[in-house]
Amino acid sequence: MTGDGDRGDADPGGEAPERRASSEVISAVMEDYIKAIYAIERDTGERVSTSALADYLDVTAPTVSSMIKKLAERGLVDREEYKGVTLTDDGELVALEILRHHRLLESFLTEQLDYSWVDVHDEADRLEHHVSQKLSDRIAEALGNPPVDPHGDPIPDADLSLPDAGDAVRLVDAEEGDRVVVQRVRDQGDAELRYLADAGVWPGAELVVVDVAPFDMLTVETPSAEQSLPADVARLIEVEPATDDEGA
Amino acid sequence: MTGDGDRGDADPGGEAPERRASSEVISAVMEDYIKAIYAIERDTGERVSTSALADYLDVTAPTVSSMIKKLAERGLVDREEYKGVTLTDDGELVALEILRHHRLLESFLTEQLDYSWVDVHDEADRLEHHVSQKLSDRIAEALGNPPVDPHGDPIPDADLSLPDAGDAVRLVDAEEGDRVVVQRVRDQGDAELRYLADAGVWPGAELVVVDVAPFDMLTVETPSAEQSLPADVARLIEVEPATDDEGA
DNA sequence: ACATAGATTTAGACGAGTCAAATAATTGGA
DNA sequence: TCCAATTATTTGACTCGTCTAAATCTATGT
Ligand SMILES: [Mn+2]
Ligand SMILES: [Mn+2]
Ligand SMILES: [Mn+2]
Ligand SMILES: [Mn+2]
Repeated sequence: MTGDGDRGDADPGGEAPERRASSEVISAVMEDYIKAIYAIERDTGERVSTSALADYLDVTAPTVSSMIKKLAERGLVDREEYKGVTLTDDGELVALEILRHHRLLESFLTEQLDYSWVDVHDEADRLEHHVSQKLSDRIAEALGNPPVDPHGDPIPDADLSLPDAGDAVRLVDAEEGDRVVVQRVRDQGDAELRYLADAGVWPGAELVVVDVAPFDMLTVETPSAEQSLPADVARLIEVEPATDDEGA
Repeated sequence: MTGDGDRGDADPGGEAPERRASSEVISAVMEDYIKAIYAIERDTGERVSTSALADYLDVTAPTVSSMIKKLAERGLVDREEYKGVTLTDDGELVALEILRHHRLLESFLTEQLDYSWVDVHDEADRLEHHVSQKLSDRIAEALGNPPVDPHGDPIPDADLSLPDAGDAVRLVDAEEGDRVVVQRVRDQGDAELRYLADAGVWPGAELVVVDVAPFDMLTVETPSAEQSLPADVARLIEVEPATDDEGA
């Protein structure tokens, strides 16, 4: 006999750990839409269009159209026909909760389970919807309540307030000769992250900007080598001036 | 800017980490049915009836009827009309894989995140479907490849073979005066587990059987007190003779 | 001012997973 | 042996998340 005794839990559309402002049931799919809206809104500063969401989530426009209608009914987004959506305060809370789960999971995977910071995203992206508040909090505790995840993204605290990032500068805007420390590597394709990891560019790394802007390229010197980065990539890397006490 | 950049991942019925014998897509719901079939089959030694599954999963008989048809088509169960199902070898592999995830998660939660063994089940029951092979293996490694989970249930190894349990005896079959160590507490309701935890009965605990069978009750002495347990509960506890070297 | 390109929504369909009601098979008593 | 009670299956319907094709709205440029 070896039955585990998984007492009744067929859960197609329903049993996730929910404890938010408005206690409606929010599916994993809805959570992903909300996260996407949050990200695009932060990124562009504008209302999020149907097509932007469709692109981001790799889904067709009609699918988005019907989903945002549902989100609007649930009070999670403000929707204006033909004008896209914005998150409501409730919606933003949902986004922050998922983001907290996501980033804590990423931190946990790198710090306790020896994952590389380039590999954590997909795993966290699945688990974020199924982790309870309690588990998130335990992870945070075990990690000493880290303020940022392995990419340098800020982690909302237990009450979902987001510590505001220091005054970071985009690497692409740095000047020749600047000595900087990487604060944050904004999310991008797997290949790009892997390239950066190989190049020695990751949160915490110290760089010297060697050469700027020939043909949309920027060259930096890492402790081990000199690297050229496309401006598109350098735009997604945030740095601060090296303060000269983060030696080895 | 604080977008996480969760690149496109709306995943309603689809993107779980799958790498099994027959590479069909197996949903979380299907996984739960398979786990249930495995548990009931182990438990009763007989073909699993539609109604047994319906009871176990808290779902109606027609729902089970259609689902087992699908599982049969996928080659995961042998179905005989009106006679219930058995797992095929493929189905058993799926069950063992999920069981591995489940039990490793339970172990991890208790050992690294300070969960009580009575609280781990629900969390593991959700996460088991969303954990990758890689993550399971990392957890196993971090834990030193434990042979059993916090309830004493054996954990299938990476190749999904199940270490066979020692020759355990049900506590209900012990005799007066026996000094035993609890090996395993079979799954049961939350309330029962909590009761046992309060009573000082958990895997590893040493008990002396004080009194047996008056009115379906059995009385044991724990290090701290004397406890009476209903036979129904004692039937689900497995023990081995104390070998006299598991002192403090 | 208005035609048209482009974005958005509507309409209709589908697979998954579920249910209630109706029907059919099995089984164990009489 | 045969019938009633139990169990299982079929049928038809519903929700969720998705799609394609068609209709409709918005915005742009002349
Ligand atoms: Mn996700
Ligand atoms: Mn991140
Ligand atoms: Mn489960
Ligand atoms: Mn267990």
